[in-house]
Amino acid sequence: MSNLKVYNSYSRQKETFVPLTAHHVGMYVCGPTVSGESHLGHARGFITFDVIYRYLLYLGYKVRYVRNITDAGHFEEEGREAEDKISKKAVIEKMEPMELVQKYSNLFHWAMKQFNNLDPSIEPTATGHIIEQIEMIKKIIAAGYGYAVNGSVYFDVKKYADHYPYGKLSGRKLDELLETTRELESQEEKRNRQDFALWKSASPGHIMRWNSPWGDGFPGWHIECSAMSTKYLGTEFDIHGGGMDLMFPHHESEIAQSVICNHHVPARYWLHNNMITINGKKMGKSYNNVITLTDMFSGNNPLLAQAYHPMTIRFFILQTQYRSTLDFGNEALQAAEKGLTRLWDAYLELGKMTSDPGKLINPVIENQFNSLCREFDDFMNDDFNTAKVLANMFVLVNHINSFRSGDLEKTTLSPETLSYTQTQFKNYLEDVLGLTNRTGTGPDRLGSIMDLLIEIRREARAKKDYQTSDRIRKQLLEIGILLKDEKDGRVSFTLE
RNA sequence: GGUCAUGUGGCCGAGUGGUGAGGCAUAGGUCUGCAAAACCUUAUACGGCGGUUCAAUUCCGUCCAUGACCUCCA
Repeated sequence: MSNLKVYNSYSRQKETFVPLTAHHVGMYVCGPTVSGESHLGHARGFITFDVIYRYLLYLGYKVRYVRNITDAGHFEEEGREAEDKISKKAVIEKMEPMELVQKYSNLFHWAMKQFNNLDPSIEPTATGHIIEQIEMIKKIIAAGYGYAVNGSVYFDVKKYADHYPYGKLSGRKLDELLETTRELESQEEKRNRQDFALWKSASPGHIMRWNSPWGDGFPGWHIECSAMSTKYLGTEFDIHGGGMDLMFPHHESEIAQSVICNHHVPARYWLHNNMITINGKKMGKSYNNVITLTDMFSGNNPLLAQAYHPMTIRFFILQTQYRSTLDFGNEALQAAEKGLTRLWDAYLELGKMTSDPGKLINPVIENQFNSLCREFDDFMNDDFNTAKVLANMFVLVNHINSFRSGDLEKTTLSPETLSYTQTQFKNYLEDVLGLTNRTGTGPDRLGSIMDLLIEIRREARAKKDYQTSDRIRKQLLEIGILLKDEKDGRVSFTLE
């Protein structure tokens, strides 16, 4: 049994994580709506839950990680002409809705790969589960909590709130909602303003439509997650994740639907990642401050000073706790870029380190290494505090470099400590945090060429032919390769 | 307007009732043919005002500011 504690939005406190079934975890995370390109904000959520998934695996759990693809589209705005997002955009781009879905699904998957996110165990689509959604709506109606009007079906929130704690997750009270819910045209169909749609009748021109007991239409925007999470994880599962902005009404509605159908709040632990902000404002379409992931990778956006490698972005995101907001800024991204390079270089150095029997073992340093590494576990167990793990790593980076060219030159690590450090670094840096070498793998051929150039330069320098040696370094720099003369006489290089 | 968050040094950010997380930047130094890297040193940071306390950035109150949700939203 691990000592993992997670912050549960549902109880508003950190709780010890105890899975429903020993050694197994069921986790559902709200996935992307593939009506457009994912942006930096989306990436944060998916990277956050990827690390959570990875950590659960690292702890030895068998995890079923379900992340949906929303491809059925929801209505643009309740009460306006029922027009789902996906079909609307398709008309603009003159594409079939499913063509659009395919395009953005592919792009999404490509971006997830760039970030080194693991694939979920199951990635169900909303359109592939229309039947399950209809069945669920039928059950809700049969239970007396749904009602059909003009081909649409609504959830009776007021009735639900009379019997169950509606609004517990988001901290909302029905009375307040009554006062603040906006006046919208189609409200007259609903019994109460705060009722939400389970099924929407499709107007004749609507492209995406399915037959149902209530006529042609499409599912409401909360029912898909309820239907798919129930299907693949059961009526009650362990973790439900998503962005904080989904708490209300999305997750609140999911809870209501599941309580009626399955007699359970669907998940025991509700985890929510915070937003990425840009100049203090949430990144989002409505604010017109979106930086898409392809923009991030290419630097092609007025807000970007340069392109950023996916790993830089991943590292940037993991340097903060997932429940805090994270403010975008070029300066911060550039800092992350440099920090990651230093971290990775030291990690490679650590891999090459050996315990030197001829040198002294410093007990203070031994202790530091051991406790800093051991704390990785504690920090992750404390609601996935990746920021603190990385902070400890950097303290170790400093020491690792010191063994080579600093204060610790005359000392060594014991074989046990060295091996433990190497293992912990590998496990956490690569497996849990999911970071990879930015320069990519296998610079083998390049390595050979570099060896040659380095050798020529070495000979030139030996002859004090600095004109040649500088020319080699200068011209390599021009094509993005930086040579470094290490203190111990070796020459290393890094790719920009 | 309602509800809930947040406010940390040039930037991004951890965190804690009492010993200055960490990254980047800055300044000085070591090393070096030069450069880079690395290492050493380098900040009297916790929105304002009260209160509790031996002690508050950390708890409480209040004010100010910003943001999120209340509508699609990671």
